[in-house]
Amino acid sequence: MFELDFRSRTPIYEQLVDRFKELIISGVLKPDEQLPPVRVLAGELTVNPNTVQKAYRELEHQGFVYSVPGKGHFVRPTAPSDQPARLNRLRQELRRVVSELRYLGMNYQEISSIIEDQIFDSKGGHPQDD
Amino acid sequence: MFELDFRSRTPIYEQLVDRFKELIISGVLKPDEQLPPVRVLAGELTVNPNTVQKAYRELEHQGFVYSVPGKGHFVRPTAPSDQPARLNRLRQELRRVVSELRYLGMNYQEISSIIEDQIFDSKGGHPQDD
Amino acid sequence: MFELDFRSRTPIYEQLVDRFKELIISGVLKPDEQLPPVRVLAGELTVNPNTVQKAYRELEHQGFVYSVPGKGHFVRPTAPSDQPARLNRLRQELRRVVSELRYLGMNYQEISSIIEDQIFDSKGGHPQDD
Amino acid sequence: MFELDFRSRTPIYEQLVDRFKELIISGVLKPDEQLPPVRVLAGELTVNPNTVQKAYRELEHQGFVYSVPGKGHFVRPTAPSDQPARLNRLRQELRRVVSELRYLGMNYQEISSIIEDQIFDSKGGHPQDD
DNA sequence: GTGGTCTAGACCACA
DNA sequence: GTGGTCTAGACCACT
Repeated sequence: MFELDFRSRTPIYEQLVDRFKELIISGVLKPDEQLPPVRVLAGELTVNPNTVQKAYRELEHQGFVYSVPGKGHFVRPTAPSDQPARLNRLRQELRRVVSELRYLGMNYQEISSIIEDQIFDSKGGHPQDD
Repeated sequence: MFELDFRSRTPIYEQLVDRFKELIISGVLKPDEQLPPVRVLAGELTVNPNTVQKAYRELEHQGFVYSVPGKGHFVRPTAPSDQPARLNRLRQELRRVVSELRYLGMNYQEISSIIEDQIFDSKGGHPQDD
Repeated sequence: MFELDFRSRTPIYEQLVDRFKELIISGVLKPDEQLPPVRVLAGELTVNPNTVQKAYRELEHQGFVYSVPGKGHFVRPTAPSDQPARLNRLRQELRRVVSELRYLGMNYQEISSIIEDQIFDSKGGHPQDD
Repeated sequence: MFELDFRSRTPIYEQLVDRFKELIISGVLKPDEQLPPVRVLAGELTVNPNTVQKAYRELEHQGFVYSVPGKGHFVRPTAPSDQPARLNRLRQELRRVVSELRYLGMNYQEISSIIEDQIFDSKGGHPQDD
């Protein structure tokens, strides 16, 4: 379920954040569904509970989940919006990645197909307006 | 010219690496053009020369510049190629960014146009065959 | 264990890199085995931690080790491959060394036996198919 | 004749030393033949005379040429011998290079053929006892 | 004057 | 306690 790469130089908690974001975006985790309790998940992944805690806090900060004290963490039903700062950062990142891929020899065709695949896949979970 | 964010969690030397990669990819820095001397740039940015040195060394490792001791650092004329590992990492990153942009409400049209702009712009500097 | 030559013109960090490469190639350091922590090794060798850090970073760049922040540096289990540039450099170096040995009077027999020994020894650690 | 790589990180004077050693070993430069005068060579290569001077001094130090004050530098007719220190260093280097080539996937066959080619080529110039 | 190396010492992030 | 970053400042090699 969670394929953590302990060898990776990206911190564990960040891998968790990314993974959960994927699950939420793709619709595997439904709106208002509860995330695994911190201790449970920590136990299953054999990581420090603090690490999971930190991941959940970050998800909350980014607007993907909300927390109910004493209850747990839950998937926020509506996609976070009106986050111009984050959007700008992502736009910037998109430009950076594309231009570097381009520079390293990948052609427009390949880049486009990756993007289309990505969008197509995510459509299954969260249908969105286009 | 170089807008460093000293508060950012991404290291200064990495910000420098990213910025220089943009400048090289976009063709603002021409092949074999000299980069600012380590001490000079360090002075202008009010960072330690070691930090700039580290950035230049990283650029060298990634194949974007070459260094001639006693002379300076220069833009490598040919783009690095045959770097499957780096390509994979970038592909992965592309997927992540696209899916998150999608989730935050950006539609396919907008994403596509960003990519096309990016590819079009980069063509001015480093023409590439497709 | 580590015989550093502080008078040598080859930098300390590079001597460390070479030594570790030998240890990894010969199989003395097993896959996923941890390297000595930066500070510890620095202490034992009475060099600055930054110097060891630099060596480890270089080994990482060359694909011999991986680093997990907060955990340590570890031997990468799979040998780096697809590095045509490095292979060419080594081929060139091999030619240079052989021709100079030849000139200084060493005959074919001796050179061959060194090579066979070397290949035989390395087989013990990292078995390879031919 | 002299293909200097000003981009290389190996110093110019060292490239000169290596190149002259090749020429002497391969017999292109005959015993007692005069090397190009410092200023002439410097002019042709558009490098600083000091750089050529330094290369010649190094060649002298390594026993490949001798200098006649006021006359110039000449190829030493007999190969330098009884240099156990240098021999050991080269032996060591040979082992290092071979084991790394081996580790990077080159097989015994390829390595052997490189060595045989090298020895065969150098035979034309300086016939030696085997 | 250029890059390269090294030291000493500090602070932060992560587990 | 681990690696990672950064500063300040010194010294060397090369041109």
